[in-house]
Amino acid sequence: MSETKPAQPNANVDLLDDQLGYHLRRLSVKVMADLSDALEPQKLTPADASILFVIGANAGMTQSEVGKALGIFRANMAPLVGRLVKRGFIERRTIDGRSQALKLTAAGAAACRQAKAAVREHEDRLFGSLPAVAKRKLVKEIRALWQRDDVP
Amino acid sequence: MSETKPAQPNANVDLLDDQLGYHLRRLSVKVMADLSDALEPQKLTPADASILFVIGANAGMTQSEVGKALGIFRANMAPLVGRLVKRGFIERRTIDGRSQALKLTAAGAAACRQAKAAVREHEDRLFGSLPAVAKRKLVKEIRALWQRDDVP
DNA sequence: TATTGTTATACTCTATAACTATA
DNA sequence: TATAGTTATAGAGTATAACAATA
Repeated sequence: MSETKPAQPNANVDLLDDQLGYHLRRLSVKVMADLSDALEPQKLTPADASILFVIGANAGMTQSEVGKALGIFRANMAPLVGRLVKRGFIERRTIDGRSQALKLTAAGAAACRQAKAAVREHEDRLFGSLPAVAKRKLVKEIRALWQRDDVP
Repeated sequence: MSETKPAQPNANVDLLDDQLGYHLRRLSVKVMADLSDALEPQKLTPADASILFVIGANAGMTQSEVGKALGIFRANMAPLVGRLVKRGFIERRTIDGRSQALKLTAAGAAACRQAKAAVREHEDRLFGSLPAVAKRKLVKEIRALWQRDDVP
């Protein structure tokens, strides 16, 4: 038997309903699922796409720097970047014996552009109903909450 | 070598910085990590705790109903509930040949109370700096975004 | 036929430890 | 000693398919 998506809540989730963390999680899951679908035609995961975006905007960054910018551990960057190199989207240039600068190839730049279009469409599909001002305010609030370093 | 948490972004993440979905994801990851730590003393995962909360507030719900309320697939509920039954936190009562009503045992109710205290403390640690009014507004906005059913 | 619970399986993402080699 | 990249490994969460038992 196949199964449809878990339905809307029709039950009392008690204390959870007042929890910002709970609702952030539920929304984030929905957003990531839609984003995965949006990138599926390109066979890119959300992590793949975010790496292309960062390298595209910062040619010459090292793998570690890209990981830091995105909150991805060094150990997890290795296979992600490795796949993108193997697919011909990223080129490595040796800086010194241990560091390598990353940049997009022509194919990578094209994939990056296409992914950006898909992401914009996805973002608009999910959040297009929000007035631009309200969305910018939300972005600012959410960003401030995760970028604070006073709470680990 | 051990490794510390990926640092704050100091690089241009380009289009990502305007994306609500990106910031929701970053914040959600941070929140879930802190919540996991908060529940670790009880050896409960966030999913475990959410199940205890829902059953605690809705004694007699079936496993499927709990899953629907939380957005957890039936197939994934089985091992989650199974573990909580094995630990003596949940009791099953047969409704008919295929459904079973769930309720908390005394130990489960105690664990639920303790988890609620941990969750409140965690939520306050992360979001306590927000004025109550602002937090309620955020909760309302985020909840509305994921509960909409006009966009899959 | 549809529903409940289950098992098996797969993939993404996050995370830690440990290794190599370079600096 | 510290850093960059890598490998191996683990765990949580999400997801699909398929099965048995039951309604």
